[in-house]
Amino acid sequence: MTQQLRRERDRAERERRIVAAARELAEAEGWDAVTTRRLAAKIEYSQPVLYSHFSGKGAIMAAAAVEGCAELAERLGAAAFDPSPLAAVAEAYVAFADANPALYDAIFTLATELPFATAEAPPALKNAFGAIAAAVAPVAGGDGVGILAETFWAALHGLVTLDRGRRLSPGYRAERLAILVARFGDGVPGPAD
Amino acid sequence: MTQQLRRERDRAERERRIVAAARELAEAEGWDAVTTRRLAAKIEYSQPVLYSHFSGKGAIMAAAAVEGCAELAERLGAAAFDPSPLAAVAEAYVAFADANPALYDAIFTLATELPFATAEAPPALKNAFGAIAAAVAPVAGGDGVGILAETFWAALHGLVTLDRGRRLSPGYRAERLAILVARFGDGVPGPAD
DNA sequence: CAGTAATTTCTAGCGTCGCTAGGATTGCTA
DNA sequence: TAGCAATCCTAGCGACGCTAGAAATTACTG
Repeated sequence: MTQQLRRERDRAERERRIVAAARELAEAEGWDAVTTRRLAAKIEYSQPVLYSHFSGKGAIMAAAAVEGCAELAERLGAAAFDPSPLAAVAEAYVAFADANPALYDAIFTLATELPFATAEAPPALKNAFGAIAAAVAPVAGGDGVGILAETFWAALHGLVTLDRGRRLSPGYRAERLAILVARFGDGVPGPAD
Repeated sequence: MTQQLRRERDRAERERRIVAAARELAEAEGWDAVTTRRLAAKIEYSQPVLYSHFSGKGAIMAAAAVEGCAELAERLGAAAFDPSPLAAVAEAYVAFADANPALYDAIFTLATELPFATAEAPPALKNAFGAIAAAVAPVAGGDGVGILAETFWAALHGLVTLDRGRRLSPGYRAERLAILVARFGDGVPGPAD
């Protein structure tokens, strides 16, 4: 009985270690370096063990992405209570992407298996989106909050991805972010209090 | 003599066919389906021939991306003369991405070998960016046109990529685009003094 | 026209990838 | 302690990007 429990606990622990190893490796050398063989070596098991936990490499990346969603939601949720929520959320967003580039890619670029704007979307992801929605709500004007939040989020995502791909002129990240926040309504001194 | 010229012309033609085959295959089945073996079969030559034209698969994708830049620049340049250049450029941009999804990915997501915001950036790419800059110039206000253009471009890019990855609620593409254009154009009063 | 040199192209293969089948090993039950 | 499950590993499959060296083709010479 208790042995059965111990086995299940050990299995769960090993599953955690797989995802952690994938994240470490991805953050250190990029997702291309995350191979099933290297993952297996890192957790000190053989390759097929991975497939007793996940359906494949894609599922491991998706699991890492879900973890990332939760962490991103945490940061955004905290920022949403800032006096200037739009600017705070924007900064928290790019800071997260900057600190966890591989994880960010796993969430938004790779991990096509991950359901997003559907009923089966991970709760963590909905929380992250809710934080953005809360931040844009005060400046919604006549626009729907949900659609506006998606638009603002997409703009942030574009800045992050193009910047990382060296598609934008270096050294102007803060300026671009300030422009975006200003155009969407916050940051300009005015509606406060 | 002329034979030498003919050989060079044939070689150039074959190179064009390689890139065309890559684009066709990518647009039909995605870039993952573009393998060197399938490319070789499509142009009816053996695999190593590809490497006498390009340094590798990445270079072939980069060549396709440069072609795509030129076509994108053409569409954006035409839209920049519209009475409402901001909206016209935005629509032309998403229309291009919608009509050539694989090519769009080659330009902006893959093709990391492609130099962008540097001196060696392809002229076609600079033209495309110039069209965006021209479109945002009238609504620049106190912002620098170049930085503003990058920000607007990034926002468009974010909408395109998140939408394609099913990260956004379906059926609201036009609304999101309208919001973006409004916030960047009408939302801010005229040129600052 | 024949023979050789140079170029082009192909066959075959290397190492690695994600993934899986089937046998060996372990631990539990009786 | 014998039998049975669950667990795990060795070995291998097909496909990938890419490359070395042989074969075939072309071009140039005597």
